[in-house]
Amino acid sequence: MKGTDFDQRVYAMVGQIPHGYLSTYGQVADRIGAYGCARQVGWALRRLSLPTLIPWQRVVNAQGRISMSLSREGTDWMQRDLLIAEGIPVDLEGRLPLKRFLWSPDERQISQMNQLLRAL
DNA sequence: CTAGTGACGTGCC
DNA sequence: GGGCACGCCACTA
Repeated sequence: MKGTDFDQRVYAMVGQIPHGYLSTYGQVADRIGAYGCARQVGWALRRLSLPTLIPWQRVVNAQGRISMSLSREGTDWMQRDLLIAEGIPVDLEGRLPLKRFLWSPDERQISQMNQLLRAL
């Protein structure tokens, strides 16, 4: 799988996450057939040019936290604001109730997902 | 080319 | 709960 292809798969996947729901880097990796490549999902999201229609803010780490980093140059705090605006409480450490908002796609969403991936 | 770093996850202590 | 090692691999120096 080449790099741009990987990015497009990530974006297709993330684009499926409904408003007010969350997913994790690892889940996104799994669902595009790249088990173990959570870190690369982070890089793909970093390559997005903001603003974008892709709901990148809905992807957090498996520990239920926003990945805070100076290297993100403020996009981490932007992520916090966007999630709060979607009704998800986030504390000042970036912690959030992941289990309550974790998204699991239904049958329809899975088939649409497969269709999007096939179209690449 | 090599080494270090990092929007990560799992396993183990 | 915290910390560390390792696997993953793009990117940078």
